[in-house]
Amino acid sequence: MDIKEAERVVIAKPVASRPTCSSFRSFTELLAGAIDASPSNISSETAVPAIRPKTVRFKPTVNHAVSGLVSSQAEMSGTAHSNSSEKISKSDSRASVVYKPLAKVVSRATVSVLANMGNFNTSHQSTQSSVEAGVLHQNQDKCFRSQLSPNLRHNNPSCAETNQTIEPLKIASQNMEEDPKPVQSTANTDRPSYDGYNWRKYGQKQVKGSEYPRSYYKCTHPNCPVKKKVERSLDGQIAEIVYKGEHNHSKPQPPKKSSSGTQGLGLASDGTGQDTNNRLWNSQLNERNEGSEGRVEDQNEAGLPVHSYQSKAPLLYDPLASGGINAGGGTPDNSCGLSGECEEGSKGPEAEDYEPRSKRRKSENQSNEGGISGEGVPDPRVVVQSSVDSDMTGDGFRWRKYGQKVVKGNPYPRSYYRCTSLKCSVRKHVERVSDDPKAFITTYEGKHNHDMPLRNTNPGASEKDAQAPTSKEKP
DNA sequence: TTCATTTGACCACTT
DNA sequence: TAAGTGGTCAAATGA
Repeated sequence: MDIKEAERVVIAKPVASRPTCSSFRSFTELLAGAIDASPSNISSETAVPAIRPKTVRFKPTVNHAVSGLVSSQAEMSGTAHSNSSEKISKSDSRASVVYKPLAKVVSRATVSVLANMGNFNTSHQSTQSSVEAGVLHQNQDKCFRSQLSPNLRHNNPSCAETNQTIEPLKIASQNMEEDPKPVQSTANTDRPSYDGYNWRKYGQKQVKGSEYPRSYYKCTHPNCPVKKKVERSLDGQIAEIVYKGEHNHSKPQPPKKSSSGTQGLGLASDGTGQDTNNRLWNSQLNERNEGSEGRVEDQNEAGLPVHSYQSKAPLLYDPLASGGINAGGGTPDNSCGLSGECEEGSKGPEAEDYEPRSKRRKSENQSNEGGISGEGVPDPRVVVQSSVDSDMTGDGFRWRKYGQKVVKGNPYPRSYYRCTSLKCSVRKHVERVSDDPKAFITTYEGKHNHDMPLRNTNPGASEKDAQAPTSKEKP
């Protein structure tokens, strides 16, 4: 094992993904640099004490996967390393070192910049994560840089959306996802993720075809049915994050970061700012609460699908190629992220108290089935519809129903659909989750290996059966 | 003592 | 219908 690990380290070492931007500075550094370099308004601001990564010990998690992560992370961060990591490879000390970006006080400008990035990150989390791992690399550099540019803000949607995730995101995500411990040491062990929610790992498994284990996380909020699974690519980067379910609560109040609180999160995004978080968190909730706008907004939160469906961002899917992140998401969800509209609308933070973990398990389990109901129950139809490319199915793809079955724990039958595209193995199933016929959970599985069908192709034909009427097309 | 993580086992779904 | 795979549970472990 060790050997293997070592190998991985080596392999990962190239961390080619790092934006070639320039040197091998850490993201934070780059960011800082960008900010500094950025336009007067920003630069003028207090010389931001650049957010510098502080070294945080990476707790030696026994898990082999971690080791992989460590290496990758280290690489990613390209910075120092922790003691624990020593074992990984002394020679490769650099790689093994893990720096956790701890946020420091920064100017507003910085915050806003980061926030934006964070938004992207969070908002497209699922997409991003997937994307980042695979598709984006090539473009990362370009976009990445552009992102850092002054106009970063929403100007460069294409890049921003698609690429934001890039390195920074990776780092952030990794930290968040795989670096649970260091992240937060609060009494409540819930670990906030860059997506704004707290997750607890409840399982890990080696999946076929993947060198790295897949980790399963549950939202720690009581009764929140949302789960996510994190997969890693060969290089140890987060290759894919799949969210399942819909949060029935608002994002936990992000810690006041005004001071140095952020650091705890260790997220790039976090650090970036509450601003981001708040918005994101809130926005999500809002959307959710409002119930409706649909998927468009979903991903805002990093993948938090507003709708209780499982969204998986296809790695292989090339958003760019397909003309947009939307496609990239593979699922409609992403749409929002793309538009960036998701961020909007935020209701005041809704503070929610967390139940002690101990109780969570059961509640979660129980809630899984029906937890979605209630406020959070999304209208499936909406879900399908609102996506940007809602032509065919609302999610942009065409589906054919191939089965229906009553699954345990749900009195309502589940309908299974598969993408009608040849060679495409993507499937989804839709099931009711409550008496409300509109309360569905749509779960997507697999990755589309093709672009969305052209719009003119009879939309909805197959989809219709699949779900509700869609056809809300965008002008 | 508490709680998160790990991990083997079980269950459900897909083929 | 059986086998394979994925997802979840929950006891054990460690911090």
